[in-house]
Amino acid sequence: MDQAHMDSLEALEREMAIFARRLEGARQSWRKHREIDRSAYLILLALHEEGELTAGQLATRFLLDISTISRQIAPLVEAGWIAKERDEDDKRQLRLSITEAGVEALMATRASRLELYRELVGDWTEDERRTFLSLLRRLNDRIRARQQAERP
Amino acid sequence: MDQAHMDSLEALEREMAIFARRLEGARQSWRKHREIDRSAYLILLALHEEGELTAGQLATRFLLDISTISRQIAPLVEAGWIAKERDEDDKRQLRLSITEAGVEALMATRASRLELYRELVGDWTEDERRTFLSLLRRLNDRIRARQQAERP
DNA sequence: ACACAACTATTGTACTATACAACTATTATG
DNA sequence: CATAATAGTTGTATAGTACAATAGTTGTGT
Repeated sequence: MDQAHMDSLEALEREMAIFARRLEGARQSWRKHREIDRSAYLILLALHEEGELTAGQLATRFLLDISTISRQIAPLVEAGWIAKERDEDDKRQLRLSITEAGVEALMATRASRLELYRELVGDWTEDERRTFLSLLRRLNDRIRARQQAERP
Repeated sequence: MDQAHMDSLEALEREMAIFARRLEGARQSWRKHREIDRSAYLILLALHEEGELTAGQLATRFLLDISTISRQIAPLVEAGWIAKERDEDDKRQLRLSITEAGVEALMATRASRLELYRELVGDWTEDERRTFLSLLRRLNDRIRARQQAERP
């Protein structure tokens, strides 16, 4: 089980398990620094880029149960970062949109996250970052497709 | 905010947020398939490779609170996958070691995880996998160093 | 040698993220 | 129009984590 003799699949499998653990650590420290959490960040980002979305559309986009989205939305509405109105044409649906304050919160968190990534990969070459990014995207897409297939 | 014009840092920052979300999804689906969870996997792996370790050593290794390790260990002892003895020289400490059954459970999970990674990156070129692995390792080490600095 | 400090692990409590199930309100369909 | 489907909310459960309080053990200074 010597690292030098592991094939790339085995090594990757292990490194990913470690990475997953690191990400949970990051979440904890994130919370301590009172930044908005990842789910809020992704929701605000989606609303900022796409405009109005319903809770169901967010759930589909993130492959989350709508009940989870419903709970993630609540504090964002409370904080005044997203506006929540019923759709007039179909009164079951919500029309969620980001507010001015929401955009500000998003930008602040974005800046802080960028700062973090500057610390983590700022000294990589541009080529290394691009390579890693493109492979990570492929992996993300694969995992997404797999999870989508699992929960139809 | 057009993807083609984002610099690599911004794009990476976002892709990582998405990736973190995917990993949580993976954890859920993992649980459904009744595999052992990541923490158990990493603990068994560590004991398998290092031999006897104490709870504190595991906590240090994973940058987790010892109370968390204590709780993660309990079901593994219960399942008969790890043996737990008090150290005779220092009776405060535990001597944790993997059992035969533990090795079997570890190998089964390892095989199943390898299968998953084969699905995810099996069609990448060997070079792509190695490149991704080596960059991921660098990132992991960086994040680890950062987390270590935060909680001394 | 003994009191007190330091250390290792466990247990109590709390919080986040998540899913599933039960429910409400609304819309679509046979 | 009655029933089925859909969107969202709320109740309940579970995992993973941290921090605080505690118990038992070991180390240290006078």
